[in-house]
Amino acid sequence: MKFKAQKESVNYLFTQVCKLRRNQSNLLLSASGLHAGQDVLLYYLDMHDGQTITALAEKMQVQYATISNMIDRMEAAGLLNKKKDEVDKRTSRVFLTGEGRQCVGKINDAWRILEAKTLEGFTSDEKIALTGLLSRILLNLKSQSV
Amino acid sequence: MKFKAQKESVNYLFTQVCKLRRNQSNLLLSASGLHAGQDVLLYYLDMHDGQTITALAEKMQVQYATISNMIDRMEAAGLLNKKKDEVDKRTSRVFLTGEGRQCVGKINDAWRILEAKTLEGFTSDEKIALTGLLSRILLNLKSQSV
DNA sequence: GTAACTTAATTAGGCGGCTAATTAAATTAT
DNA sequence: ATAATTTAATTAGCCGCCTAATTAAGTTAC
Repeated sequence: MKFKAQKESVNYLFTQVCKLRRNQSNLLLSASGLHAGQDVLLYYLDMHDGQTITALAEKMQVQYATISNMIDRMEAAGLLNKKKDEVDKRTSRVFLTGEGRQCVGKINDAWRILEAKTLEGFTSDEKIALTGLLSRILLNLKSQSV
Repeated sequence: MKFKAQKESVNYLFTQVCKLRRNQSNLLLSASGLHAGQDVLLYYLDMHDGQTITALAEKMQVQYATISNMIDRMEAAGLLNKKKDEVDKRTSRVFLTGEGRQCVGKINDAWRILEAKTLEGFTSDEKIALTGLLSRILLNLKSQSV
């Protein structure tokens, strides 16, 4: 049968949840002038300042080109600086500016709010169950099969 | 504490799952020359041919502008046709072409494969639990609070 | 030491998605 | 009937993300 019970499929639910999460995320971050995705980059820079594009791309599981463009935009926005490495002149290292560092706190708040909204009304057990199921899905999707 | 256990947060898990799902989806659909998102539009057209941009946007929960551009691209790709409504000349109605109709079957396959990969190793009970949790998250995210 | 290869980034171009502004047609009110 | 308002789409311009092609700088091999 074609498209049986599509509305109840996990596929459909994930698609909707992903879209809503992205919108909510954009809404929460827009107060700091950020776009969804940029928060993750700032988070990783806050963890370890002065990383290369390659290192950031690998941590964020995103293409180099994506980060490269993103960094240029965020540098223009005054959130970070890009400096050529003196030893290996192929690589650049990215550093948070004061403004970028200020955003980190707001990102933390935004993430907390989104997490709370997502899990509103969930018991501890349910949260644990959800985390377990999502972790397994993550592994499934990462696997090479098919 | 800042960013406590970020890697285990539901936030992080969803972000990863969403990204992987999008990539997998693109991979599966690329065989039919489609991009993730276009499948949903074709699905709704297959359900009911000749819908307006507004109707499609509302079903897909997406902005009019998004659909408008998407339809132009997909019309150029030969997947559908846009025809001005004779009664209300503000509206256009969108119809599947033969090629577009052929894609629908492949989309169905792609969705089945993605669903299977996502839920690999899940028992029926676990699937039910997951569906329940995701449905509640969907409601939470749709609600106006904060 | 020069040629071949690898690595790090960037550029170009495309797609879905969004917001804001605009155009065009239909409807309502006066 | 004309003016004001609402509705349907489109356009312009951004963003994250992707792929493919290119540039520039190190390495390695001969």
